[in-house]
Amino acid sequence: MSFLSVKKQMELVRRGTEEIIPENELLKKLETSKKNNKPLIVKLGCDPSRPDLHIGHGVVLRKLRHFQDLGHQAVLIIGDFTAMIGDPSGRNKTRPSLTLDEAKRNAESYIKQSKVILDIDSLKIVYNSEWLNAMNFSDVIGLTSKYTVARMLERDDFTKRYQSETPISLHEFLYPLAQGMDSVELKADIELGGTDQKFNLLVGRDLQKEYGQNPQCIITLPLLEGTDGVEKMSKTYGNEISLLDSPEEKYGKTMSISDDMIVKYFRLAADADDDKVEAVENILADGKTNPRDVKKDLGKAIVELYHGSDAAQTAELHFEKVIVQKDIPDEMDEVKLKSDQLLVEVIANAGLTKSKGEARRLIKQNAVKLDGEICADINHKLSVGEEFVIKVGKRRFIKVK
RNA sequence: GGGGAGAUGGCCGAGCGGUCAAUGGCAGCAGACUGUAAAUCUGCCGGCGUAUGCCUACGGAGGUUCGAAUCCUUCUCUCCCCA
Repeated sequence: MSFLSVKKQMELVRRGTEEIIPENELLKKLETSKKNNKPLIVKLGCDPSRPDLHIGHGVVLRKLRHFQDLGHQAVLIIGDFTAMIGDPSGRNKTRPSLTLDEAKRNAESYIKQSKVILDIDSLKIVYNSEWLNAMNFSDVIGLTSKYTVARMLERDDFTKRYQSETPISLHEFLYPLAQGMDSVELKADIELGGTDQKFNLLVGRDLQKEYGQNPQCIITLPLLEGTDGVEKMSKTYGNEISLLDSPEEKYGKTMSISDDMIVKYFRLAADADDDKVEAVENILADGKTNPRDVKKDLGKAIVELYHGSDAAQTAELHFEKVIVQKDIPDEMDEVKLKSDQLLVEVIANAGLTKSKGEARRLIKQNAVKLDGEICADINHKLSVGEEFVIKVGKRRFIKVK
């Protein structure tokens, strides 16, 4: 295959990135690659400490996909070994570490989910336990001798934790080194990561130099804030739009982001090109259009990206009906009553609330409706044979038969 | 090795013998308002019970006491200072 011109390639590569370090080296690599018709090795490490991916992960996976589209060799490194360390990047706490087995299981789910973004056929998948697990203690000592404590402490989260007197375990220093070894092992040309990965990526560069390799360029991508618009998207904060979310959920969650996140979401979550982003900026700036309508566009674009345009259409209709017109959805889970039961019990048993106490509270707060009628009686009983749609809060529904 | 401080609900952080299911703040949930949101206001915010109430919970284990998150012993963990 022949590569696009370096200029063209750079257009796509630059899209949505935060930093390219150093850019001139990347240009050189692209030129050489084109001249020799040899794809660059583009590395992305994934942390299989959690099985679920969200559209925040999608940002960097999408960038890897861009490189695939340009004809380069994408390599997904499953950090099964490093998961045993638990990367503390961007956190103020030590992360729980996983066993190799747990990591492997999560990784499988991870790969399955990445398929919606990556071209799985041309993707090279490797597990870093393969080489890291093979290192012995003297290898590790040799590796650690290449970095100093002062440099390690430069890393933002280490600095913070050190200053705020929260514990830092020694083994956490090994994480960046281990990740760097991955680059050495792969002879990576480029490594991708979120901005919180910058330090680790740079360590990879340094280590490659130590091992006499041509050091990788690093490309960082902005971290996508979650639906709250403040915290980085993460399951921990409960602000994520998961890849496994249904089209309806993805659409609905997108609609709930704050207005000032719209442009960023277009760029990072909907993979919009510069023209589209500019168009959106203009529309928002002129003040004539209701931002809600722009957000509807966004919601559809995101759902379309992951589920196709039919699903996007359906998701929008569903939203209009359920949320805007406060109607009930066409489809919902059903439960069958075996005997007369308290409403409270039915709600809690169906999992609409965590406990009966919560169900009671919601009823008292006028948040529960039976067939559209507010039910404020916590002693309300449902009889067998009656058919009801129970609505709890704004978006929890169940049909009782 | 020596000395000091500390461990409280999802998080931060008060409490320092009874009135503590534990002040505040954040997060979350619901209602009102909206553009679906954000902001704002109001309510809720361990479990079970309609409820007086009961159970579980202030790092772990013992103990003192009529009564302990609060006192004592011990264990585990963390931080700081000195060497």
